[in-house]
Amino acid sequence: MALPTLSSRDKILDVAEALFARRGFEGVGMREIATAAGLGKSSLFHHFRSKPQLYYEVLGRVIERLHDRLSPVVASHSGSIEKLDRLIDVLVDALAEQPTTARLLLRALFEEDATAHDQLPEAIKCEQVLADTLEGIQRLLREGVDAGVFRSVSVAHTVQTLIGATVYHFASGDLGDGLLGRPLLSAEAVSRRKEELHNLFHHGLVVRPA
Amino acid sequence: MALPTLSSRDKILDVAEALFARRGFEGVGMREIATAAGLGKSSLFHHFRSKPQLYYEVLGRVIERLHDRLSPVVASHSGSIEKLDRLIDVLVDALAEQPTTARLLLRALFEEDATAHDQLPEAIKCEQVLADTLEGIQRLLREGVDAGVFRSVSVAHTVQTLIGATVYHFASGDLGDGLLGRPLLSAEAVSRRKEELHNLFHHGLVVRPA
DNA sequence: CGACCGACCGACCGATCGGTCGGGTGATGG
DNA sequence: CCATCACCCGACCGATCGGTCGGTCGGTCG
Repeated sequence: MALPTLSSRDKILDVAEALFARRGFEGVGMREIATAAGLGKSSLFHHFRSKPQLYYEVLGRVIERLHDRLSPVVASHSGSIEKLDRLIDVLVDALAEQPTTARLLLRALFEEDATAHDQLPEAIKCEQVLADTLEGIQRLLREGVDAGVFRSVSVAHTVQTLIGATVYHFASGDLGDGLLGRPLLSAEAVSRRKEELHNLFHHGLVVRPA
Repeated sequence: MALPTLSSRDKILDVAEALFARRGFEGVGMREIATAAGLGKSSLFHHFRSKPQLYYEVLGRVIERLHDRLSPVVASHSGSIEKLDRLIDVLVDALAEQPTTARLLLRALFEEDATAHDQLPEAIKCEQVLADTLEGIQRLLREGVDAGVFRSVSVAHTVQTLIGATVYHFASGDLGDGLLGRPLLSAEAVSRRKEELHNLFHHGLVVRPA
C-alpha cells in the first residue's frame, strides 16, 4: 500500500502503539501484535527481548516525539504569555495529530505501578525524558510567576491542570465525543480546544489580561 | 478488624474495586480477587455471573457514590459561583476520600472501548448515572453563562477541563506525588488543590471576580 | 562453492486465564 | 428427621498467555 518498505521493527512498533493505546499493556497479546504486523509471533522476539521491553520502546517513542515538539517552545526567548500560548498550541496539535499519544501517556501513569518493578533501561529512559519535559513546563510557569506576569499560583498544581486539560481531553474517547457532540479530533473541535484553553489560562493565570 | 461481619458480596466488591483501580480490568484475575477476599475462586461465581458483570457492579457503585454527592450541589438554589465552588469542593473531597474512584473512573473511559460490546444491564446503568451526573454539571455551567455570571465559554469544553483538573489529578499517582513533592492525598495537598481550582475558575470563568 | 547470518516461522512449553461441575456444610423450617 | 437453601470449595475444562527451540530461507562474502 502506502509504504511497502517499512522495516519490520518499525511496523511492529506502529501496530503495537495502536493496540497498546486502545487496550493497554495487559489487554494486548504478543500473538495479536504479530499478526497485525503480518508476522509470526516468534518473530517479535527476534526484534524485542520481551513484552515489557516492546511496551517501553513504544512508550519511549511517544514520549520522545512529544518532547521534541515541546522543547523548542519552552527554550524559546519570547515572553511568558506567548510561550504559554505556544505551549498549548503545540501540545494540542501533537495530541490531535497522533491520537494514540494521549491514551498511551495517560495509561502509562496508572500502569507504572503495575510494571514499575521492571528496571528495564527503556523504562528508565522514558522516565527521564518525561521528567525533562515536565521540568521545562514547570520552568516556563515559574518564570512567568517570578516575572509577575502570572499570578502566584502553585506551579505543580498548574502543570497538573494543564496535563488534565490536554492529555485527558484527547484521551477521553467516546465520552468526549458525546460531550462535544462531534469527534474530539475534528479540525473544528481541535481549534476550539486551543481557543478555550487560551481564554481560560489568559484570564485564570495571567495577572493583567489584554 | 474493623468490620468482622461484612457480607461476602460487599467484601468482594471492596477488594475488586481496589484491584481494578490499581491494575485495570485485564490486569486482575478472578483468582486474585477471590484470595484477596478470603474465598475460593468458585465462590465469586456464586455472587457474580461473570468477570465483566463484577467489574461493572464495582464501577456502578463508584459512579453512584459520586452521583449521590454531586447531585445535591447541582440541585441547590444558590448562585452559579457558589454552586461551582461547592461542586469543586465536593468533587475534590470525594476523589480524595476514596482514592480508588479517580483511577477507576479514568480507566473506564478508555476501557469502555475494550468492553463496550457488553450489553450487560450493569454497564447500561453505569452509563445512565454517569450521563445524568454530567448533565447536572453542564446545566450548572449553562445557567451561569446564560445569567451572564460566567463568560460565554463552551460548556462541553469546560466540563472536560473540570474533569481533567480533578479526576485526572487524583489519578495521577506517582507522577502527581513527584510534581507536588508530597502525597496527592495529604490533607494539605487536597485543600491546596481546591484553592488552586477556585482561583483558576474564578478568574478564568467568572465575568466579574470579587 | 561453502560458511555465515539476519529474518522469519511452526511447534511446543508451563502457567494462568475465565468459567463449570459436583459435592460438602451448616442453618432453617415443616 | 429430613428437605431445602445459601454458601463455599477443589478439581477440572479448553483456551490463551509470554516465551523458547530447532530449523528454513535468501542473501552476502571469501
